[in-house]
Amino acid sequence: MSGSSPKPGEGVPSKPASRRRGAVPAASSEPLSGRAARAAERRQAIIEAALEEFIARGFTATRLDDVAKRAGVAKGTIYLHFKDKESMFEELIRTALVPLIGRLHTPPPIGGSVRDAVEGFARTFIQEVASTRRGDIVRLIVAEGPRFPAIADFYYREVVSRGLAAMRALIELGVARGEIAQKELARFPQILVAPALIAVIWQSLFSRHAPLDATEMLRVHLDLIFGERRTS
Amino acid sequence: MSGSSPKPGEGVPSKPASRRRGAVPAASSEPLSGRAARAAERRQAIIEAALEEFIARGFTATRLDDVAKRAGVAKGTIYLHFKDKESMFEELIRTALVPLIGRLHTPPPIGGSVRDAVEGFARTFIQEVASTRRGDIVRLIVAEGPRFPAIADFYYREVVSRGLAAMRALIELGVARGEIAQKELARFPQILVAPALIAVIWQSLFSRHAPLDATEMLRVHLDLIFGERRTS
DNA sequence: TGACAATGACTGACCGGTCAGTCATGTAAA
DNA sequence: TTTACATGACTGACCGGTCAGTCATTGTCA
Repeated sequence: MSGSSPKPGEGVPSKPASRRRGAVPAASSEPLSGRAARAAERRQAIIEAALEEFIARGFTATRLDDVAKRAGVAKGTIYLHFKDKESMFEELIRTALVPLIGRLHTPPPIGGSVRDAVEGFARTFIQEVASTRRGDIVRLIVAEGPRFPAIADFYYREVVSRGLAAMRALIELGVARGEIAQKELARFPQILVAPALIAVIWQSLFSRHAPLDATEMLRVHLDLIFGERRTS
Repeated sequence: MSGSSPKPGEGVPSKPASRRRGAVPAASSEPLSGRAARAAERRQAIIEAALEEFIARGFTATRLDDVAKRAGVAKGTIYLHFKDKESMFEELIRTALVPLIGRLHTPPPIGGSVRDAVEGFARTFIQEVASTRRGDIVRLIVAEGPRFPAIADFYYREVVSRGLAAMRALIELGVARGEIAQKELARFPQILVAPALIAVIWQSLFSRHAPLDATEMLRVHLDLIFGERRTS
């Protein structure tokens, strides 16, 4: 091969180990003294660095030396926070998914039209997932899932099944209210979600060949399900 | 982690180096003598073994020792057929995609209704991709694509762009004939294909949690696009 | 046809680089 | 000082890639 995979120590090393040991606690927010606090800071740095590396290289190809360097930490420090590479990976994914899971609990969808509710979901999704690093996590799960059944299980339980259940409820409501014509859609909420997933995958694989306007695509898709919108 | 990834030397070792050197050419078809023919046979064995391993483990985690063992061949033999691991991977994917690409050329879709044409596509897809090892290849591309731009490019050029173009043409025809109400669909043929892709991914990640009837899902999706079918 | 030589597919022990994980040593907070 | 945290040199297993040697097959000549 010639111009393939990104090189090891690239990307922003985040903090090249700035603010060395003996720094003053400083004014208020940033440095933060107290052992526990500092430790938590480091742990966070490690998590972010590791996620970055895992996304860029996948599990096996990621070197903990690189993670350490990017986090501005010695390799040994990683092992103060995680048992080993594998459990670090699993814990990482779990952590990264928590906010997503939070979202799935929040709005018991009533009030306006079902379409508005779904549109809200879609907008949130694009903002929070498709255009964030979180989208890459989804791709990472697709990539490593088969080798990490524990991850796949967790993802299914916490995200997929909940998400689909929510969508199914929404669809049934839409059918009941006459907003959705196709009754059978409730049997396959996946159809409702599919384009969103595609958008994420497209983003990381083909966006440089042919950029995809996810927002527009999702709008067209909703028009397909709910019928054309009256007002443009 | 505990019960994860499959073990190295599993699966059928194909031929544990059976039919040793001095065997007779046998009756007619199977063994096949002649140096070139034997070599081709081995190459094929290597390709199949490698594909299997790559699918199960991903690029980096795959050991060429295992590929060799599975193919019933010495490791050195691999290097008689491929320059190195990377080019082997690329060549493999390309090879595996050829039949798929062939499909995309074949039927310039006319004759019956557009829906029938699309349904044909869907059926073919389920038979040839979703339920075959070929589906795993798609997942493999999603997984390794970012690290192998050459693969992603190839896949986009040879499969994605052609496939989408074909779908777009079909959609436009459908719109012109009044089979498809939603005119904007032609702008995003991805929507038409999305559930199929989801089915493939679902298959390899979640099928053991919740099996998915891909055929039914695709039917519902087509009903959504073309309107409910008259006769059941 | 039989004997011998040339060929090159195939082998697998080996080498060298890489990287997950360890631990003796250093440092600063308590 | 004591204690808990942090470091990074180090170890050893692992794996991609090599290559000298083997031997069935093919070609050649008598």
